[in-house]
Amino acid sequence: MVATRRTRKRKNSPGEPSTQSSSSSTQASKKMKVEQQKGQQSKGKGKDREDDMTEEDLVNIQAANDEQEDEEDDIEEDDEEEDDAIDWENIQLPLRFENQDSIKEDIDADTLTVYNDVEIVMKTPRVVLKESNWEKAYQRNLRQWMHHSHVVLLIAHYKLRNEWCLNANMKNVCLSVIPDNCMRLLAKDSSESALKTGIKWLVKWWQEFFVLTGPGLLTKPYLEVENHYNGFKTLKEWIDSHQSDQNGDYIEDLEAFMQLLVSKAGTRDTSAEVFAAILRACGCDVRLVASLQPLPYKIPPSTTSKTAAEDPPQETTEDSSNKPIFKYRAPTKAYVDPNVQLKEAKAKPPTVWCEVYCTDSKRWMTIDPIRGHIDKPTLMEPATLNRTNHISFVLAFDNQNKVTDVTRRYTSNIDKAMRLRDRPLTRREKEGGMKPWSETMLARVCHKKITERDRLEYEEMEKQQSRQVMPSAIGAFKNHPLYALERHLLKYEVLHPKEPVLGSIRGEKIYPRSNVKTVNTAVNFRKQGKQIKTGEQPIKMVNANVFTIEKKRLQEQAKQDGYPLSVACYGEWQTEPYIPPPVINGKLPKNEYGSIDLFTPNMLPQGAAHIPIKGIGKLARKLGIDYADAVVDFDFVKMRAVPVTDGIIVIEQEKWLLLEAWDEHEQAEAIKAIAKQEKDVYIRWRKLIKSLLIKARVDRAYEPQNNVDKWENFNSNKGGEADVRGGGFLPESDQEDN
DNA sequence: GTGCAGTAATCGCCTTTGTGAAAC
DNA sequence: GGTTTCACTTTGGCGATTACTGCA
Repeated sequence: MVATRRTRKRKNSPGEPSTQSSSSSTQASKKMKVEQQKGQQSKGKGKDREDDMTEEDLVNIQAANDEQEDEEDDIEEDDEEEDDAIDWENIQLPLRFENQDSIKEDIDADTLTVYNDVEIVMKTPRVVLKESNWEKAYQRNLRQWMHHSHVVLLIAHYKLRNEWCLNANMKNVCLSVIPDNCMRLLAKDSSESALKTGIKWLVKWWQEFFVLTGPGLLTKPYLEVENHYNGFKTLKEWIDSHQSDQNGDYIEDLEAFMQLLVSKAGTRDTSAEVFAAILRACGCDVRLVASLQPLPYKIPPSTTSKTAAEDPPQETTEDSSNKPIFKYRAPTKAYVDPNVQLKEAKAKPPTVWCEVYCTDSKRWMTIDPIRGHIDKPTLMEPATLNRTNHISFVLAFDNQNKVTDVTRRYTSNIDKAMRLRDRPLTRREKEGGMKPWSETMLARVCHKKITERDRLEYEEMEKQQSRQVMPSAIGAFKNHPLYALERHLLKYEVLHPKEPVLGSIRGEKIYPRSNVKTVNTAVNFRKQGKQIKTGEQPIKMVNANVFTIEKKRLQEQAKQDGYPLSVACYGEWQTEPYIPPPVINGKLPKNEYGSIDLFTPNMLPQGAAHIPIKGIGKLARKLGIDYADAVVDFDFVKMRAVPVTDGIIVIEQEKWLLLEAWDEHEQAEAIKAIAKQEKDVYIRWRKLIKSLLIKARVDRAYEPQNNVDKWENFNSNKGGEADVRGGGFLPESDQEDN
């Protein structure tokens, strides 16, 4: 849409558009009106252009305020002066101007472009401000909260499903469909081989009996879920969409669950769940095992999400109806029946399966009723590159609906599983004794009564975890609990001592992890109440962290001098407890700032005493007692380190004198406070009594009976002049006073 | 198929001795 | 007018970690 606009070029910078804050939109429309009217007046040059007046101009005219007329006169004068500068040109208008109803609404939201003195509301891209740290932290917390909530809800979900599998009616329905021969095989004897044979037949029958419609619950990238949820306005809308989604694994109630068994079709998850009920109906001790697929708590790097969005879906059976069509969705990938694909022996592992307890071997056997694997727990671990199935929480729900964490049985990388469970605690959180959320949550969810069976299972999983052989890939040495390579040492880590060498990989020596030691700067050790032994040489030099303005200056200086600003690091074995200089001749050993560092109690100088009372320094000064502020920590404000003090340090002999004086001072302060309080009480009472007296006087003057009488007096005087002074409304006494 | 270097993104750690205005 | 208290502030660089790509 192109419109011809009357514009006036600025004398100093012709044709150069400038912008103005959108908050001035009202003013803008007023000016627009003025401009339009000027256009009508200046017929010589503007007449032929008037016909080209756009809809927005008309709207802006309507929106103009009459109060602007005074301003208009002033502008008219200017207009005459600048008439020669008027110019016309064609400009491209945004499409939305075609709908004039929307203009008013949009005016505030859009950017005003001042083109000379004609202001055009244009749809311009907003300036994307850098996300603040607060916003980032909020989003991070939100993601974490969603992750936690999702884990809890998934546990509740599987507890409910397991409860359905335990239901007596469900058992009856199961018994009505199980072939007799399978029942007979399972009831034969309790040996492991007999149990396996029985289950094998049952699984074979089940694979043919139950038709798979989709994969069930899978992990979805955070951004995909966020977009998905944003698409619904209400919770009901969302629930409705899931009820109609065949792969969403939504089952309304137990009846619907039983109906799926009767109709012989459902998702992969449902199949495994119903199979647990089938096994229970056959008299087996069964656990329903679920590998929870919660919403991740962290967003992967954008490259990840980008490629994830462009890659073909991992599970070809996933519903694609609501997804955008990408280039790759060409006929290269033909539709594969989930009932065929998911049941293949080499198919990707499911997220729900079963465990059957064998009383003979006293252990739990893994049953994958989907792919038909029996007692093969290692096959339940998804590939590292599988984006829709991650192992973090593998929970088993038994026939009493008790929960057991069996993750270690199903993953070769328990560290990764732990990382996926929860955000790692920060150093401060660990120091503060905080426990990971998942640990606390599982302690509440999992059953606490440990039986002999549980103990054996725990030991078996422990053994499995400790069976770790020396890695054959360099990358696998990173964070390995037993072995370490020099290349993977962190900034504040060294190998001490550099022996024994346990082996080598591609020419690199392998050291025991126990030889990896953390080092620290002398300043950091001082904060721990330690000092570097005399004559010790730094074991490592690291780049200094530049945080404070002073450090920044030093760094700049170092840069100019042509060397990096580095700092010496020492190992713990190179330190000894810090011994502060003692009090000599009653003189406190203050530092250059007039304070004493007291990061740990052992930093208190011999012969001195610490009094951790706020404000006591003032009293000490009053009494002429020498003291130093006790610096216990640092705060960092505006790129500056600010010492945090906790009371004062005085020489030991003066401690009690000062404390006695402090007691007296406190008592005197208390007496003062009581006196002040009493005074305040008297003032309040006085105020209250005065208020009550005034109220009583007002009530007396305006009480209803009095008012009726006065109103009657007023009406009787209607013919003549009313007593404006109040017609006697004021009490007589007051009138007299007046 | 596997290992590895490089890359990009996220996120937490580190930092070590003020300042100005308002209230008292 | 001197002293004390309080609010100010979410910086910014770096390293660890992770997941991916591309190459050997």
